[in-house]
Amino acid sequence: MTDAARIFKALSDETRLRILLLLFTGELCVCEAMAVLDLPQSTVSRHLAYLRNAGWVLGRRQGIWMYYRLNDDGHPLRQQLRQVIEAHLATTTEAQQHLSKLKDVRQKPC
Amino acid sequence: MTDAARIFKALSDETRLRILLLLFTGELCVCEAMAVLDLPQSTVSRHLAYLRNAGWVLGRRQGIWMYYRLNDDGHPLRQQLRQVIEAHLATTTEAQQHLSKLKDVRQKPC
DNA sequence: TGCAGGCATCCGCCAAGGCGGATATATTGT
DNA sequence: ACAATATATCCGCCTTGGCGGATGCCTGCA
Repeated sequence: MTDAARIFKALSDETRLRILLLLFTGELCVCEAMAVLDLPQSTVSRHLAYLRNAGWVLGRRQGIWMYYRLNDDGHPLRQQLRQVIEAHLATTTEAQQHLSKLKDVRQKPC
Repeated sequence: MTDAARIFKALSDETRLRILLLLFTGELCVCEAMAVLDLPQSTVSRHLAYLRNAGWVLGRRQGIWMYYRLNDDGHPLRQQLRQVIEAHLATTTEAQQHLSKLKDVRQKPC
């Protein structure tokens, strides 16, 4: 029960939901998220750390960059929640805009 | 997106999850929740108000009692989340204990 | 009309957590 | 060794929200 509350708490912030929607499509580094969401670096980094502590994501350092990805082998509750979130939020125009902006951002290096 | 965050936020507290699990089985008044969860009246009432503001439940006054029930005709996200919560939490021994205690509580009047 | 029971809300207190600028750390290239 | 870049963490500030006792409101009954 405590686990569940912690898992849901990670979803209780708009910015984190946005970040998760990006991560549903694959790995992401902090600077990409900054560019897409137009947020300062400390804010993005803090939310990613929160998602990591809640078990939602894993980090991997590659050179200068930290790449974050979904923690797929985790709690079954998270897996089902991912489905629900994708079904209800990924089709949003806002989410679509973020994804297309992510494509743009990837064109040019960080 | 703001809606979604608010809906998840309501699930980010253990007590509220417990209350929702009780409500999944039907209407409930404050005094019943107090007895089952062994919490002071102000705490239960506050969490129910929170759930109401988040759109999760509806209240109905009948005489002295306030009966709360799930808001089933609401946001589709809530409906799917209910399924997920039931699947992952309703089978918990803790949830079972609360439900059996609820039966006991209903035997004697408030 | 007055009392009792059920509930909502207020209160003070405190911890969690959001923000963004500033600073520290780590890695890479020169 | 040093500079540059990406990231993590620290900082002060402020809002949200948890708690439970106290208080006030509403309803039904005598």
